[in-house]
Amino acid sequence: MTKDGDDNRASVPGGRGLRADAQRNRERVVEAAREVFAQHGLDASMNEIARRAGVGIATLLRRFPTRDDLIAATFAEKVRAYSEAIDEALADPDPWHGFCAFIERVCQMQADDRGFADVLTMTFPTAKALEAERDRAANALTELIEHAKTSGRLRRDFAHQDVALILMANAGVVTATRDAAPDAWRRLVGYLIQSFAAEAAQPLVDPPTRAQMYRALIRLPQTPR
Amino acid sequence: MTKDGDDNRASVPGGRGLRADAQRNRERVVEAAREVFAQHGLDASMNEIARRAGVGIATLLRRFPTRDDLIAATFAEKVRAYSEAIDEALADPDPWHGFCAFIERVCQMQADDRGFADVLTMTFPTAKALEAERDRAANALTELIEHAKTSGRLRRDFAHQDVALILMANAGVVTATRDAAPDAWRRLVGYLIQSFAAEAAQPLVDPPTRAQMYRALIRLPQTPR
DNA sequence: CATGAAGTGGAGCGCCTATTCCACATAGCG
DNA sequence: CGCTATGTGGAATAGGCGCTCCACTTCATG
Repeated sequence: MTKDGDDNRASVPGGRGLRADAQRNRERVVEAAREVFAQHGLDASMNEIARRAGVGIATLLRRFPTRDDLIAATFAEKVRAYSEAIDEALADPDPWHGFCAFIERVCQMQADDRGFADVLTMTFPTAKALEAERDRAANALTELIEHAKTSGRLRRDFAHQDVALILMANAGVVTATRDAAPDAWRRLVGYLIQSFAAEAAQPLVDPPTRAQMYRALIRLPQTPR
Repeated sequence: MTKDGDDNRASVPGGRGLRADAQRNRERVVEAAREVFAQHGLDASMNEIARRAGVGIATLLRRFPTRDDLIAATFAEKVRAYSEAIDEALADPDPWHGFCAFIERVCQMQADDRGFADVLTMTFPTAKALEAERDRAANALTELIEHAKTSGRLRRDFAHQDVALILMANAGVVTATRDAAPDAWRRLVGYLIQSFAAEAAQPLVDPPTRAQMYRALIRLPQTPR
């Protein structure tokens, strides 16, 4: 399962170059973090993650000095999957179908992973790799939207920022209903997609600017006191 | 501004029957709670509320033994305003216009008050008065929806539960964008309302059941570990 | 205006975080 | 095999929270 061929010593982000046992521990931590973040969200206790991983807190903290470091390592894969979902949508011969399928898919990902739902609605300026992938995804997304508009099925006033809006709205529904009504979000997304169809388009207030949305995404994980 | 005429001694929920100074302190606490909850949400620190009110923690805790008690006292007025907004919507000669205006108004209330946004997306079984008013509101809401459907403008498959869904979605947008893009929620609500129009109606997945939504509303303020 | 009831605030407790530090263990090279 | 850089875990620290307890203050009544 290890995808890195070279194992020369160097502090590469991925953790290559660690002593074999340290490398093993690192992976156990990330694995534990995946579970715990998925269940409890990004503000889960570091202690619990260490406990679940079967390592001391010090070990966790040494490998991931800040929470953001751990988050970045934990969700790198999923952010990649997110980004690939856009590529797949772009490959769909029917751009509108691709667009709708993408929206549903990413909302499903939010529903499945509480931590990931948060990751999608914030940025982590310190986590370079994560943000790079996100930028890549953002560009592909712009293209996807453009295609869907050109096909005539997506309303022309749909804005890139609206996608972030969907994710935030979906996150709200998902966090509230995860236990009691795990499919409730489908209803919301169903409504939204219908209103994105060009046929249904009625005048709308302007979207928030991109700059505004970007700033909205930088709020801290646990909203500040 | 005091709306209670009698001041006989009795432990009435409102706090009538307290010694004059105690009554004064009680009001300062509620006032402080209003501000702090609005800014920081329902899981704000009790200490901070006491500090802001200029009273000791003990005083706060004696008057409001549980957080829910304080929440109930703090938001009683706003829940009443919410319930009255439905009545006003019902009084609108154009039921569809009344319905839309109501949705926008309550979402605006969420945008204005972070604590209230939470109050609308949970129930407080212990806070009888609050819940009674909510039940009253729920009934009026059913009626409003029925009128709007009868007028032919609201799609027939719109469910009572969808309103809660809107509030949850809006809460998600509002908590994420409050600082950076305070009007972003209008865009979401704009989309949603368009999809509620009968003309635009396309088949939709079933809504969550009422029982499901009710259970979703009972989750704890700070989602449990 | 005196007195007892009512009300007060802060110190203290227990529990939970995150973060630092250091004596000890071990992988893996020579 | 033996030695050392590398890595480890838990104790210790510091700070936050809700909540309790009690010596003190203040109200308002006769």
